[in-house]
Amino acid sequence: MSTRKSSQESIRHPRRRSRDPEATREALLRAATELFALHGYDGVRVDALARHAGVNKALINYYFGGKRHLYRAAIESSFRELHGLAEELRDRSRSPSELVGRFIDGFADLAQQRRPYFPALFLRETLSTGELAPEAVEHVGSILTAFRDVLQRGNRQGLFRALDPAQVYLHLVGSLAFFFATAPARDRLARKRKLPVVSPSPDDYVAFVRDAVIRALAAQTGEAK
Amino acid sequence: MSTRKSSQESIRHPRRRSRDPEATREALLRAATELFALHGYDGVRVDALARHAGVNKALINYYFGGKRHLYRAAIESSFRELHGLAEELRDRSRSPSELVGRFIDGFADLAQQRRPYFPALFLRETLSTGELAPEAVEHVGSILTAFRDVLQRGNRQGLFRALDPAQVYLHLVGSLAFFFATAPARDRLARKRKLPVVSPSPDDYVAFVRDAVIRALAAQTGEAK
DNA sequence: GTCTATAGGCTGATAGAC
DNA sequence: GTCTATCAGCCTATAGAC
Repeated sequence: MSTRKSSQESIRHPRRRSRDPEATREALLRAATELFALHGYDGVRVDALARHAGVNKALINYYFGGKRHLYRAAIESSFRELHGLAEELRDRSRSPSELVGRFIDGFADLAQQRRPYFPALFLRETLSTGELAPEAVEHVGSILTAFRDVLQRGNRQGLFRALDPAQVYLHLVGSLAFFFATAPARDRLARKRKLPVVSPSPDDYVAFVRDAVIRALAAQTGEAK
Repeated sequence: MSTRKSSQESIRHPRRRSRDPEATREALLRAATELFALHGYDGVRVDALARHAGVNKALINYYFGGKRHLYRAAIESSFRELHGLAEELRDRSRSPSELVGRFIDGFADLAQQRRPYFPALFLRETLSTGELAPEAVEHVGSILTAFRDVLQRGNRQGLFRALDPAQVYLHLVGSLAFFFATAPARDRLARKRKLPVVSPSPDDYVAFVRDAVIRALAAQTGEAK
């Protein structure tokens, strides 16, 4: 009994190097983005966060000042990626149809490559009943403005019907965010053959959405192309 | 100090009538549906559940056997409503286009009238990383089968293009679920004028989605009408 | 069936050694 | 900067009175 205890006590976790605080911060932010996206704010324990980041849990307080602040940081960092999408929409050298198509591709690329946890994090944050982070709202607003301008330009050029940009935006983003955020659950079900259809591939789905949105916008058949 | 204490101790909550256990059960189920939809499973405390239902918290265990079981009951009860949507899709006396339109209206009606917390509950459950409730999967599967048949019939009749029914279904349900689940947050932002556009009304949005989906399905312009 | 009181475990945060 | 030890509060579940 006492033998066992003393042998356990002799186990010392190797103390991490004090250098490279930026790496510690990054690791925590990365772990937070993933875990909060997967389980939601209340579903994540600070112990899990620290373990997942390979870092001592006291460092969450040291670097971020607590679980809540770490969550906000993850939200901010993720929504900041939306900035690039808004920028692209402002490229006046491209046709409105092309810009809409590129926006859809850009969102899909974000969801598949750069920020695989963004759709789920985005959905959970939007579902949340508290106040949305102001930075998040700002980025969304900037996209909405640019998107509206593209649709108006398309309409002035006779390519697009006069539609409510907010409706088109919600339709498009809702469809894509839902698709990517629920992909893991859907694939799990499909693998177990619990569904009567096959789960669409991301590329096929994105192509379909692109086509559907262009059709919805088109003033006449083929014209928005 | 002691005076205050004794006066507090004298407060007795009126004991609820023992009769009508069904009402107690119902109240708990109702509160569970609402609170779990708003805050997620981990975000709800059993005290809040009981208080919201106007019931003693020990009754959660008495009637449902614990928080987890109450959650499952709320999920089951909500997803059961999907049954009616699947039924409607099987009505062969209506045209495929009409059935798709009615399905969209049916979903919107569910979200606005009968089950206002369904979209959020549905999204949260689908985002969840654990196993989805088997009953929920079954109802979704039944809708998917019926939906696929409608699209196939439309295609055979030369009205619809040959599209992947799973893609169309995800597009449509994702868009609608997202719209209704995020409506509270969106309206809150719109009220504070934090957004550069107006928040679309549910009816307008549903009409837009109906139009967009019919356009996406149509073999040729106007033909799917 | 309903209620109170409480057990027993977990959680986020921090003091202080290194 | 990193780590251990620990606290105070909170949370679900239940025993037992009514």
